[in-house]
Amino acid sequence: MYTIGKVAALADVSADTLRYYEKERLITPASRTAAGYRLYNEEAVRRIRFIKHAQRCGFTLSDIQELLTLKHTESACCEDVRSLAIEKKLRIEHKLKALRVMSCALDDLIQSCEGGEQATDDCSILAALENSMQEVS
Amino acid sequence: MYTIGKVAALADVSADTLRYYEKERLITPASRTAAGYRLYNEEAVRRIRFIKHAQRCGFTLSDIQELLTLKHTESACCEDVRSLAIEKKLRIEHKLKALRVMSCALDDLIQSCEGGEQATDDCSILAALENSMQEVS
DNA sequence: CTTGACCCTCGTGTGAGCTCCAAGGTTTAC
DNA sequence: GTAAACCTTGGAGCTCACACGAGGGTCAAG
Repeated sequence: MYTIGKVAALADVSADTLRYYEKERLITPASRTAAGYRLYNEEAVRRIRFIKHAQRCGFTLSDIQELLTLKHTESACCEDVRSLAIEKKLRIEHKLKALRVMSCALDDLIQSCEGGEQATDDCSILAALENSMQEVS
Repeated sequence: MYTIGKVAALADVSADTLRYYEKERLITPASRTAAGYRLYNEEAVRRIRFIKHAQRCGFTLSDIQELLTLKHTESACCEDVRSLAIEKKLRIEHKLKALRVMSCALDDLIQSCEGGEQATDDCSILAALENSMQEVS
């Protein structure tokens, strides 16, 4: 059994983060000492890693709570998990699309401008942003 | 001269948003009526459109404040504006990269799972998230 | 003269995921 | 025995770009 500092070091998160996860019902210490210190077991370490991996895949903490709930629900099936993953994938694709649009718009702005020491009155970037960006689209 | 509601409708933003922009020093009414009503001119409409276009390019409001400052600074040059755009572009590329990593990780998870009504104990997605995702990387 | 559509300021709430602080109690090492 | 290093709870703060509500003043039409 580990105290919060130990398990935090093992899983490479902060103790504050673990208390926060507990408040968000993502993780619970296996028990407490007489003095009220949280005590975690190996299962907790796996759970924290699960959370971290899921975060890297773009799942939010509330998504992850759903995933953990599914994991411990008898009636849940693989497809439930899969569809969460697919939904998440769609959202990420959506964000990607939005960012690509921004990236292209910026490219156009940057290319329209030669830089240099011209006064900003003549800056094609500022002009493009001010006018309806017609010539940039 | 327009009251806040009129100019908000013209530029397709809310009156609340305009008051917020004013607090953030992005825009100022040209004058006020005796009763304290804000009055805006045509310049304000252009300025709001500038802000909206810049947002669509990924600039934050504080970035935009910088842009607007440059625009009205004699000593500023085109290159100053251009470098802000380039910096923003780099940040967006960075975000894009992170999202692409997530997207691929999700693809791997989704493909590893056949879906169906298997119990979640055997779900390859949950397993991959729990173990160090070795077989997924 | 009243009704409804405006407008004002000020302050709070939202989501996400923490981080940090205060003011204490506990354990451990020397 | 005492100092350092841990732990506890509770709450505030942070970013970003607003939205919303309370409680009031103003203006135009009928």
